[in-house]
Formats: sequence, C-alpha cells, structure tokens
Amino acid sequence: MKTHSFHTRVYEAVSQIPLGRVLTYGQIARLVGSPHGARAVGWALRQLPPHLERRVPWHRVVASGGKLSPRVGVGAKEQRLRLLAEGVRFQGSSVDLARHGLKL
DNA sequence: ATGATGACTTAAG
DNA sequence: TCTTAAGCCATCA
Repeated sequence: MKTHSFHTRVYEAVSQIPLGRVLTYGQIARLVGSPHGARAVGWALRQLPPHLERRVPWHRVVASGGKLSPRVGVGAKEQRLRLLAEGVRFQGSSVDLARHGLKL
C-alpha cells in the first residue's frame, strides 16, 4: 500500500545513506520504485522542509558521475563542504564514486 | 486531461 | 569539459 507519498519515500531512502557514502539521484529513484524517476527525486529533495535537514542527509545525493548539481538550494559549494567534512574524497569537481559510491 | 517545471540521465558532437 | 536533445517521473495550475 502506498500510504506514503513519493517524496516521503525519497526522504526515507536518503536518510539511510551511511556516513561517508553517496548515492546518485538515479539510485534513489530505483530504491523508491521509480527506475527512471531521477528527476522526480530532485523535485522531492527540493521540497525538503528545513526541519527535516537533521534527519535527511541530502548532501549525500549527487548527480551521475559523482558531479554536484549546481541548482541545490543551499549551494553545491556547501554540499561539497559537508561531504569533505565526512571524509568524502573528490576527483577534481566530482565525488570519487569508486570509493564512496554504493552498489545497488 | 493538458502543459509546465525541476537539486536528473544518457548519448552524441 | 561543455552544449543539445530526448526520455522519464511526480506535482501543480
């Protein structure tokens, strides 16, 4: 039963990403049951209420190839800082997915 | 039922 | 590395 709306399912999936690991929008989409809904995932995260930022580590969600999406509300710059603070390594401007990405 | 929007993705040049 | 173009999805007017 779908008692939970799409964005709620997205928040739950994102909240389970381990510290120091990252997932792509596409992977989140698969987790919530929409294999091709990466764009919808972006929509959901954009709707993330401020009071949920504690529980939902949105900064651990990156675009394909480990790139950071420039349209992030608080800014890709802030996202990068948060990731670095968790020990996530970067290769140039992208997250080192081979090291921090999860296989799904 | 449309059409528009967006923190996307992949392929191609 | 950047720009297009086309595809996919949930939500809202």
